[in-house]
Amino acid sequence: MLRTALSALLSLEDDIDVVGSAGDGMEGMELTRQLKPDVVIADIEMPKKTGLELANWIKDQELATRVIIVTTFARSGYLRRALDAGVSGYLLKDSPGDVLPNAIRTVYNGGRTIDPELATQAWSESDPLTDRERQVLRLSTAGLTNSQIASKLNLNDGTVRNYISEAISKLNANNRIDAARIARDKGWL
Amino acid sequence: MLRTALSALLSLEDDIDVVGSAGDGMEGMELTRQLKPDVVIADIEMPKKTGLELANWIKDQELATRVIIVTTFARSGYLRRALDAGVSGYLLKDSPGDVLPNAIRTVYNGGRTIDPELATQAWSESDPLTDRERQVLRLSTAGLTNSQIASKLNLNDGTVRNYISEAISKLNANNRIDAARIARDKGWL
DNA sequence: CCAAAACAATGACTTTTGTCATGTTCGTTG
DNA sequence: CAACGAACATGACAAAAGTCATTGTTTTGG
Repeated sequence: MLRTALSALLSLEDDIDVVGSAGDGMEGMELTRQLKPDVVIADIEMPKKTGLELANWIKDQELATRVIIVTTFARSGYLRRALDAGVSGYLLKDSPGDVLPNAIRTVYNGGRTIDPELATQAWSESDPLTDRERQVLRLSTAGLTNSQIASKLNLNDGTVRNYISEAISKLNANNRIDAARIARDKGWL
Repeated sequence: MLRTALSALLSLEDDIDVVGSAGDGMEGMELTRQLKPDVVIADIEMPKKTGLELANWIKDQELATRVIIVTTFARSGYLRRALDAGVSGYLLKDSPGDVLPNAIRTVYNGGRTIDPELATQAWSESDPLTDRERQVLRLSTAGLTNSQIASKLNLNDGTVRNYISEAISKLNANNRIDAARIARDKGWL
């Protein structure tokens, strides 16, 4: 529905043509290859392939297509990963209606458009967690106990405790719940 | 942005007129009073006033205006509360693009449109939590400890433990995290 | 009005978490 | 090769979380 609505919005601009529309990331890749559009608008969290995977694929293929991410998530971690994937724009869905058409024009002319709020905070903090810490923290948010996590990862009960403890102190959190919340908010999970 | 896009989409239909557009729930109430539209489209989670509050207000004012909720959240609890608030439609944002215009027509003619998937599951389960249990659970997701929650609510430490314990057992959860997750998924939080 | 619920508290008890110190192994990098 | 940091493990201890039984006081619906 949103995709259709966004298409409708962009069709109203007479210097912008909507050449295609895809239901998931995989379709997005197919269509991009076939249509070679000037600009691709993608969300991050999509079925099949994420917007970040799509952007990386476009970068690897060395296509002239530029990518603008339009998403709900104001997470600096996402923005960072998006920039690593070579995207030209990163906008939030709750920005005003005229932002997207203007962003498309800017990007088409070789510029960049990053949501100003995010741009500032993104450069400051980076993910302090190791892979294991992240993994354990993610499982703990599903409501698993230490020993359940341990057996799922073939680890020792105490090892899991150590990782969670490390994560809690790295993130200045009160407990695992708090740690998971903080990490999620920053887009590190 | 989404609001603008949705307006654009609906403008393309020639039997539908978009008479107004509001940035938050409060504005939505103002505009509804002024314009007395046939149908109001609202999200649930909005700044200032939620879509449910808006729907309730419209019901209380005994306006002829019908309400369609369009939201991301496939939670049976939300649907239930929406129906209590007398809404005529409940759609998910990820349904196909032509669903909304059709829903508007149906609702305008006195009908109802509820997302079929949700409609089935909604009637089965109802929220077993009491107000206090819900409240305590909500605070625990912010990473607060029992005693922090207790002092915030002017309750005893053990009382908070009891409520959480009750919630955990009512929801068949492993622990508070699990309980909060389950409740959130059902829209009970 | 009466009976259920909801709300609130206490105490005793078990289990789970969280912290710390300490040690091993194994890649990476200077 | 030595140093380093990651991953993994143990054990011991303190602090929270979770369970249960019991006992009251308010609300509230039939």
